[in-house]
Amino acid sequence: MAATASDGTVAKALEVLDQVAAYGRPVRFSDLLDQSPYPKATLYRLLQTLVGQGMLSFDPDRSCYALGLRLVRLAHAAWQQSSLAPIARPYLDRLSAEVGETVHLAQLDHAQVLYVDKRNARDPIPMYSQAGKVGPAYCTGVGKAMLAYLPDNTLPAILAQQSWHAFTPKTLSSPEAMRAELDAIRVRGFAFDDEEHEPGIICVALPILSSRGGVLGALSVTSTTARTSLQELQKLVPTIQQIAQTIAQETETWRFPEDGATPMRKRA
Amino acid sequence: MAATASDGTVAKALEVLDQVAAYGRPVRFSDLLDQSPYPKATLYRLLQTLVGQGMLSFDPDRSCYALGLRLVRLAHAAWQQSSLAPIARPYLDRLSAEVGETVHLAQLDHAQVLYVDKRNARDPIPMYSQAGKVGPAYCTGVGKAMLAYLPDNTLPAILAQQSWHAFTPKTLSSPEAMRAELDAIRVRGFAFDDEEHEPGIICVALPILSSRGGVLGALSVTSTTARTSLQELQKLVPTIQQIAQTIAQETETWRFPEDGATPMRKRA
DNA sequence: AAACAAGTTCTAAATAATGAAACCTGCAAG
DNA sequence: CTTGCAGGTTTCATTATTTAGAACTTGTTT
Repeated sequence: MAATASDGTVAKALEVLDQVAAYGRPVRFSDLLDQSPYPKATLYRLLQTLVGQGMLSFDPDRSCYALGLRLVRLAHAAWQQSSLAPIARPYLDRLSAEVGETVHLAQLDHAQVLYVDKRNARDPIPMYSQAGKVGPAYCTGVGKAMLAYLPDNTLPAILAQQSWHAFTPKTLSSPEAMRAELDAIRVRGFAFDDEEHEPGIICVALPILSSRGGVLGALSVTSTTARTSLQELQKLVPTIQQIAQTIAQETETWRFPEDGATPMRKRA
Repeated sequence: MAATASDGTVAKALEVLDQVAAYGRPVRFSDLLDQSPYPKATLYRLLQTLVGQGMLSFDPDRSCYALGLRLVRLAHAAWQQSSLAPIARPYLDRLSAEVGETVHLAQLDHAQVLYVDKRNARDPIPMYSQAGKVGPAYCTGVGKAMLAYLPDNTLPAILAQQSWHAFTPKTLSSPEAMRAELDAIRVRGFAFDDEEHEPGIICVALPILSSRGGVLGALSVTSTTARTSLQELQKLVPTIQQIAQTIAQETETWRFPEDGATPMRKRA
């Protein structure tokens, strides 16, 4: 059940892939070996396979492994066929143009926030988030907006997985504090991030909910305390709300092209 | 040696992953089964493993498989640790701001062009390319710019893998025509795309070359025949050239942080 | 109600993964 | 030089996983 279960060879290979990813830079064989539970020969063969498959690349000059381009190809396909991101894209463009501030689209992945798309502010501000990056759920606007609408039976498990690290003095760093906050969010209908993750960074966030109340993702508009305030940002809620609803509707409506039509005979 | 070699279990699993990716939309089990060389039970288990690993997601309502979010996470890491893309990023921003037209950064992946980053024109034009997408090498500006500087011994293999499909009347669709074109590009120092891939779309492209002449990637500025001409675009060459060189230098200079320093003891 | 199609589980047999140990390097110290 | 050594690669008998035929469920069509 755990991710590190001895599921099979594929799991081991993917574990190695994650390890390389975690390094964040090209790695030599022995670096990996030190951290690996597998013996030399096994690790070696796993790496060979991954390189052979284009999931890793190997630089013979520096004898270093790095993540391969096949991943980028696959991820592009993943993004495209996810039901949310491609549909939301034009609306993000519109929202971005309208408000001129940083706009995020995020989904929940395991217990974390995955930023699936982003538009920079007209006058960009440096910050943590990036499309494809994951962030904490308990101290980001999008994260809290999604947590607030999770079904009661899944919420505890998710909360249990948060690190509750206090990034800033304002970070809510306990499940209890969070439950109160989530109640407030449900009453309000949207979430704030009041410098809970990065000092000076604030945002308003709204969940994207399916008609049956399921959490599809979240939208946020982010700025800085230097430029604006939560009061100001709150004025954008109706606009964001409107867009979140449109995206939700379209996501539910849009069945993939052809679906009942002649299912296209295979093999002539 | 071929990609479909019976390399092992990992290869099979990845093949299935590609298959799902190729569908471009959620797939049902039997759709995959029809196209799969594996028997029911085998395919079934492979899918289970991939879902368990988060490489695929499974929607029980529609009983459909789709690519999973773990891929997006991995790909982000891949992009970040590739030596080219993160370094080039600020320069793309600058180039984009300066010229106001669509800007591409591409690398060669197998025999194809992989767009690793992109900036839209101030007034965006609809076109094929997208970050993460692959495209043909023989009929795009970035593709030809890179082909022109490939070492003689690898070029033939790459050319042999092109489809030579004539997307437009202007597409160069034979290795012979291409060799002449590549000679011209080397003399000129940059490549054009004169509506060879999409009608009405033109561009100038320059390779990003390492100090030893290796092809690291390519940069292009793209527009439409309605808006400008190749003559006009050509005026941008010095600007692009300059940026391509800067990127190349920085890529070569930038060794990852710490490298000779105390290699950070593992395991206390 | 019967037939069917899609999806799931079981199993012995086949196959692929494993890892200890031996083997290459090239380099640095004696 | 030549010895020792660390990083990397290969071998091979052993072991564990994967395989795929067939039987079984379940839900849907005629």
